[in-house]
Amino acid sequence: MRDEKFCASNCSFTRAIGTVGNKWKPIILNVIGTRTIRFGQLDSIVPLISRKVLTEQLKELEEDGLLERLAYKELPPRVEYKLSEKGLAFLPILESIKEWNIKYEVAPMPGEADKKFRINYARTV
Amino acid sequence: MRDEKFCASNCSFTRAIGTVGNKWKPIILNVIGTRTIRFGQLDSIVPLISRKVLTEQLKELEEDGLLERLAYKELPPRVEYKLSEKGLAFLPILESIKEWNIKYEVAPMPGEADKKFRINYARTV
DNA sequence: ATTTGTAGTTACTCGATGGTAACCAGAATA
DNA sequence: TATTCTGGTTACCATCGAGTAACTACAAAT
Repeated sequence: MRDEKFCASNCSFTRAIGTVGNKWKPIILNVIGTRTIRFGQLDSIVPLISRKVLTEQLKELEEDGLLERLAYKELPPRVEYKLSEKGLAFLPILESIKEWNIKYEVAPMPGEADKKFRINYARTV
Repeated sequence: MRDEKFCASNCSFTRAIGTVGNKWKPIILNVIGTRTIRFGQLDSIVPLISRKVLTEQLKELEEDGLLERLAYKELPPRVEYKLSEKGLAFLPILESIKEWNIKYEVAPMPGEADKKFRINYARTV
């Protein structure tokens, strides 16, 4: 899910998009936020994600230094995830995306195409 | 390339990621910036994108209200794109992603795995 | 002795994604 | 007359992404 061509670009912005510019990573980072969370919790909180994809995304986020993984040598296993300094520094960006969408999102009313009748569902969180 | 399930979510943030959370849209928005630009220019400036995908992305950005498309009835045709108010309001977010990456990106040196020898290529733009 | 629980991994499969090349209009140019 | 120019669209095909189900380890509980 990381874009290797983008990550190999000589443009810093393109590399950034290559690492976090997919649909799952912003969602996962936002769900984790400032807390420490276990794999199973993430699996049940993040909507519609499969274990396989979640595992992949978490591994990449760790490799890219946004996430810290702490595995306890217990049985049954326990693994905790939390954002690194780099990951925490990304949270304000997610916040500004939220604010941007709340301000500008316009949803069409069901069955009504005319723009005059469009309403703003932005506050629906 | 838009994620329809995300766009149908009742969470504003998830919907936002559903519309701009892919690899091409941030790149395209960043390339356009504050200027007016023609299709052919975008096709040659945006690295590695195909006409087909570029067309799709531009269409979605227009549908989502980030982009304005102005087609002149000439032959050969001329079409100009520029960001809408909503699109322009997204640019500061892209800027903060750039700054974030410049501050935190760490690239491994080729052939050297030891973290002690990693250097920061962040200023390479 | 069997089930439960966690955090994954693996193999298999199907649908979506994305690239390529060909094609379009119709005026201007050679 | 043939070619060029622009901004696409279409069909075709290979690749990729992602979902599902089964499987792992081992301790504790039933």
